[in-house]
Amino acid sequence: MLNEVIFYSLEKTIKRYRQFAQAHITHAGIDITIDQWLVLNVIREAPELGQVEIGERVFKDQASVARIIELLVKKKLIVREPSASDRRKLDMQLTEAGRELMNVVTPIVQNYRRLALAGLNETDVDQLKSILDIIFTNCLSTPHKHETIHKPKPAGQPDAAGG
Amino acid sequence: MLNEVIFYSLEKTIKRYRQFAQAHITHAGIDITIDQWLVLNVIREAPELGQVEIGERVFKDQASVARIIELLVKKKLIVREPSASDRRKLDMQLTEAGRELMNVVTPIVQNYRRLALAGLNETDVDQLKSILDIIFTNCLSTPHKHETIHKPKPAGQPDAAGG
DNA sequence: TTTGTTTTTATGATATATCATATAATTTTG
DNA sequence: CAAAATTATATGATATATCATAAAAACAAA
Repeated sequence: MLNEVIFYSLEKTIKRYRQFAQAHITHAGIDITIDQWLVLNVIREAPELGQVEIGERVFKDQASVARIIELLVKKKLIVREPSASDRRKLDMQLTEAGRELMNVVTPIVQNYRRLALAGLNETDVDQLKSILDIIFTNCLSTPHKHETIHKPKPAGQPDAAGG
Repeated sequence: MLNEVIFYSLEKTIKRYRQFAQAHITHAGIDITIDQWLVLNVIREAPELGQVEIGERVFKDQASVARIIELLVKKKLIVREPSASDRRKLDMQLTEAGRELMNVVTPIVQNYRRLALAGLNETDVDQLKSILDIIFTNCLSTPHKHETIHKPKPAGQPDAAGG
């Protein structure tokens, strides 16, 4: 029954894809995670962005971005220095190692993305995107009262089904 | 061009869907994560399964399942006792609280799944599933030599691009 | 039966996600 | 300008993911 649910297919596919992607990076002897690469890529393209804005581009929250940036600094792929214009910020910049790593990883990423889409034409991908966008939009709404079958317990005894 | 973005759409959609799902559970005043609920559901349907098999059903590895099970025990949603047939195993069983929680959460899950698919007909969902299955299958292969632009470092000094 | 392999669970280390909060700096208000 | 609100980053706590490995039990092979 669970297997029939489309959301299981979604989870299954995205998890497999992540493993596939990471395997290609690791197989090439490169010591970086996909997530780190994503953030590094944004920093390269738009070094002026703050952590919140970086997060918006890679669908991560600010806290996750902060920790990934820390790792990028530890790995000497970027350097940070206090921003002159806003002392809360730290200006970031790819090191030579960071730029070289981008040069190595980018074609690998293009390659495994191509492999993952083998057998699909542009129409397929277009349809996939359309359907995903609909689901995404549906999931923007917040839960309403009338959608709730069981109310939160009113601090009294739990109802018949309550747990 | 779209191809480069489609995986972003996938990530974006699945992350939004997870937040949407968790929001509905939390909004109903229920203190459980989606992942915990998924594992609890499998235990209810097939209490004889081991952690590896549970993981296969919810796309998690054994270590993740082990830790989620620990939390379910701490939350008194399941009980464990040594198995008579195989002393490496622990027989699991939902507590009364666990069964009650399933009764409360199941309709909520059905509801938010329905909401997430609003505006999509059966054909759309079938197409989505077909395309995801193709991507999943593509991602089953392991990286090959000839797909590798840069070889792993031969234990000497890092190459020009290394890092 | 003894030895070696496999299976099952537990756990350490690290990375990421989420929520909440702390701290410092900037901006807005009065 | 001083107080209040906002913004940017850091970090603590908890949950999950992944990889590796340990420990115990079961199983297979000799």
